[in-house]
Amino acid sequence: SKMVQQGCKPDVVACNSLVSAYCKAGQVEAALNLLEELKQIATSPTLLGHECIIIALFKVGRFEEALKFYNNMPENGCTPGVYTHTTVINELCRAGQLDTLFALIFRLQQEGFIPNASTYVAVIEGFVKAGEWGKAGILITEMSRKHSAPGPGLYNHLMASLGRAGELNDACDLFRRMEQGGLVPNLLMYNCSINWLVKAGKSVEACMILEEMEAKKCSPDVVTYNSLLHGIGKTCSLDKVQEMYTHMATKGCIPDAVTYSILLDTYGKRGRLDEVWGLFREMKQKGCAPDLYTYNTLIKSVFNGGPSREASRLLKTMEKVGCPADVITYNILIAGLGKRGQIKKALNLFERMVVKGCAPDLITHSTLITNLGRDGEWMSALESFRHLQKQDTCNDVVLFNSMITVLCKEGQLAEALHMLTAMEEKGCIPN
RNA sequence: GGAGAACUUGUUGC
Repeated sequence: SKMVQQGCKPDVVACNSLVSAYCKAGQVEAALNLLEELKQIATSPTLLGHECIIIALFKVGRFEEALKFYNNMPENGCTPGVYTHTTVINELCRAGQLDTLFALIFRLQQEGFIPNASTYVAVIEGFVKAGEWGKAGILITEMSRKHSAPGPGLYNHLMASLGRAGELNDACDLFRRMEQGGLVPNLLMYNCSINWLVKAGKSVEACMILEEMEAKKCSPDVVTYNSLLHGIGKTCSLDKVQEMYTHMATKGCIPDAVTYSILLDTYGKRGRLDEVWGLFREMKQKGCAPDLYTYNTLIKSVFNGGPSREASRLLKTMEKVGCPADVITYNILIAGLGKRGQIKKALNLFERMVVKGCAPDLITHSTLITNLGRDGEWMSALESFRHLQKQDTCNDVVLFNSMITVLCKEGQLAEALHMLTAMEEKGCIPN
């Protein structure tokens, strides 16, 4: 506004940047309005601006609008490019809307669209997700003919997405196929593989990969060990955690802040506060600086198992060392206070966080709703929920779930059922 | 010189 007032007309880049900023902040509505306004007072945002809006619409789950916007682009004087198509393909794939995805791919083929390597990756990912191995294989071949051979990047991307989807058998297939194709797995790929196994709760198998790495002379790094420690901590005894921690040291791998956060979390979740404080001391002794993750993890552990003054003390330390509390810190404390039944205190803290300029997020709001429910305040909970619903950002399963749980506990079944319908209408899929 | 997608490890809500 200042620019326009002073007669300095924003150019295309400025306009696109502004649209991008609103999109990144999750304010799609504002971004859409901006599109019109900019056309009047400055320059119409171009391709980049439009792409930002598509991504933002997808991110908040407004698929139909995103697609409509994408399809209407030519009429709005903005022809989609490779980047745009690839984005849409990626998003459709992520959303599991495979029918729409394949229809789009078919249409693009008809129109003679020329994909780039990233497009291939996205499309292959779609086929892989649909279990269409044959088509995926054909595309991999086609891609290697038209572009460079599928490098570790492509395989890694595909395996990561399979792993994320929990399709471990397919991911292993792909891994084998890659090795048969003569590609030697590198550290990054091993780390990725360990990571999907860990995410799937298979830490024993993950440890087998470590053995394979050691056998093949591919040295694990701190990321490898961190993933393993995380996995072992989730599924095995603390002895096994200790064993891996020692193993890592014997191999000369220096633990970093991530390592310590993982350890603090695992020991904290099991209520082993002595070990938690011991590890925290050790890390500082060894000259490893705690970061936000470390402090947050520590605060959570300490707050769950001990008096609240320890947590307040940590909060002050954080400020002192230049690592001030963030949303997650406040979320941890608000949830912790709620669990102790100190709902009023939690609300005060919420106010303090806002005053301090820390913007609450979805998790803050669902925590507050759950907290209000603990006090039987379902009306206030519903009120804040309705307030939130005016924004795009309310499209979150857990937020709906929290509200529904509160309503059900208070016997407000009609409202709860209404909520279920509302979320479906919003395109938020109940879990 | 400034804006855009997917791409390995840790913390928070039902």
